[in-house]
Amino acid sequence: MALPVTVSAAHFDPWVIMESGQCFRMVPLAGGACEAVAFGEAVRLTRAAFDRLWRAYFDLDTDYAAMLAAAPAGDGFLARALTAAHGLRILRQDPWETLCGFILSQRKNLKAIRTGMEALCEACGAPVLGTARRAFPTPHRLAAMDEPALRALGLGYRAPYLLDAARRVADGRLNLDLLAALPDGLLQAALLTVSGVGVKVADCVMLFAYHRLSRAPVDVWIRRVIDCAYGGVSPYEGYGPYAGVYQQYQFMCIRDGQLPETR
DNA sequence: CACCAGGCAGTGC
DNA sequence: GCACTGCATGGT
Repeated sequence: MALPVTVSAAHFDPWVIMESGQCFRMVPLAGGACEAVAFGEAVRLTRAAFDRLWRAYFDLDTDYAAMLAAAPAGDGFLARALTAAHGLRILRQDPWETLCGFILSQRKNLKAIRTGMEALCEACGAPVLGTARRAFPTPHRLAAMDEPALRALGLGYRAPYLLDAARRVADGRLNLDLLAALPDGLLQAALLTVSGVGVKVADCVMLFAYHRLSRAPVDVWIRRVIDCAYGGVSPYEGYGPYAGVYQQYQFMCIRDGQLPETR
């Protein structure tokens, strides 16, 4: 299985496009920012923010075409999923926010998770300039909350789990930055020390924050994929170093109600 | 009104 | 080690 070639920086650089002469309402702003107006709407980026955050966040420097081309052959449902969810990328999210998000996610659907995360940010997150929204709370801010206050946000039995995570990170027992250097086994073990974090949540943090692309988190939807399309036998051990990427396409597919038909 | 959701910890065997 | 159970609450 070939490594995905890192194609010349992303095939996406707004500043190159801005100077390409093909459009005239994409303009440089003071401080090196870029603003594009089209179809009556505007997007704004600073060079620093794009290079420092968004390029990495959306994993723009990875060639997904090459990675998907390396997918195992002869897998009907996988082939269908890769087509159905075209354009999907695995984000490189902030480990702390990702950890909280997936602690919060257990036995909730996507909309309910969003509601819970938004409530957390409203309760103790800092304002984001230029928007009506708030950033995700820092570990210290979250650690300063008490359990009843968190339960009042509708978080239920996950409230003490979040508090345990916040306290561990805030007092240094769990250093999420240092974890990035650990091999998969040690990284997983460290995440599992947090109350409310089991194998599935740890896999999600490893995949969506630490970019460990071989991790394939099994939730109820993926359980359904395994049962319906693979006769109850998990195929993910045979999917190679990008199992988590391929599986994520399948997750989208099955959750959107597309029945698995291996063929 | 039911039933489900990107699970986990605790318990019993 | 594996099977079972209770857990809180919003979305559908």
